Amino acid sequence: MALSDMAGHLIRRLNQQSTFIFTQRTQEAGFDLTPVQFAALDAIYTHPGSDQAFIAEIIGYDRATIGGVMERLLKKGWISRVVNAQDRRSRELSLTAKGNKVRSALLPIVQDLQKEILKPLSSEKQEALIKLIRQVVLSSNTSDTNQS
Amino acid sequence: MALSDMAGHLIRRLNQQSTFIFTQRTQEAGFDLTPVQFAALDAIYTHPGSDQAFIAEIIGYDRATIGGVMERLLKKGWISRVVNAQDRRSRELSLTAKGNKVRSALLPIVQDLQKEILKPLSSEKQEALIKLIRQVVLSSNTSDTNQS
DNA sequence: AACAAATGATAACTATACTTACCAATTTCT
DNA sequence: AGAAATTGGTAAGTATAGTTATCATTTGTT
Repeated sequence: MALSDMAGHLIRRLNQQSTFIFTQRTQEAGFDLTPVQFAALDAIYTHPGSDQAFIAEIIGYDRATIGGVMERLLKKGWISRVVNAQDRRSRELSLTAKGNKVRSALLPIVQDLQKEILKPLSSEKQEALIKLIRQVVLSSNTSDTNQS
Repeated sequence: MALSDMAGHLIRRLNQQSTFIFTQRTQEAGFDLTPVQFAALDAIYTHPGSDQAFIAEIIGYDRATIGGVMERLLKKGWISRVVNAQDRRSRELSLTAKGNKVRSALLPIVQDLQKEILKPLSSEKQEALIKLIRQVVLSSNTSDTNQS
């Protein structure tokens, strides 16, 4: 089997292309952020007051990496980080007014660019691909041995 | 649309899982390398005497990133890098005997682990997924607007 | 109450992955 | 032949993405 036909290699290339389109489209719209920063922003919007560990878990992230992401979001003034009164180890995350505005402005752009990532496929095939990937990602989370 | 249903986010998570399985399985076999290092090793094996820019192009890589990868492969003694006599800007890459041995030993392991990446899917669905991803990756290369 | 275990977060380290800028060598153009 | 453009490669900088180690705080056990 050739390298170019291996799942892992194809997945890496697909991710490269996907990231590229994200960066391109959001920059065109006047924003400067990475896919992970948007994911974090959205997760904090959906779960305000959560701590870093929980946000990391939601978006499938390492605890060590999320710290740096949060720092960059803080520096941009998009989130606030307050030490929890009950548990002084943890920090409660929430969006600032500015962060909320940025997320709202970005949402339609990000949703739009999803189609572009899979542009070479018909909408039926796009749906099929997303469904298959979701199945892999979700069932690997629960780490069972089911096949379907 | 929720973040967890967006193509870009799913692709990123899939790539994370894929990389994790690669690292795990190759480490169990006693090797210490990254997916990209294997891709480079394989590309040099297939195209001995090529320069860095060409190897980068084959595996879908940035010119700036490939330099670091090559340095690590050099340090491991798996490749050799010789200045081209005709064009003294470029360096000809080839596998050392050790590099050849490592690649041969790794190949069946890497091929095996591909199935594991897509383990949650039946073999038919695995094939379908790979076919769809390949279509996206390849036609984005040629950057046309075809849909099929 | 005292000690052990678990948890939230950071620090240090390594390896992608990209950008821009730059250097050196080679081609191309005129 | 000489200037301009191209090409191969590196350097510096930023941002993931992970590992292991460490610290502080909290929780659980006895």
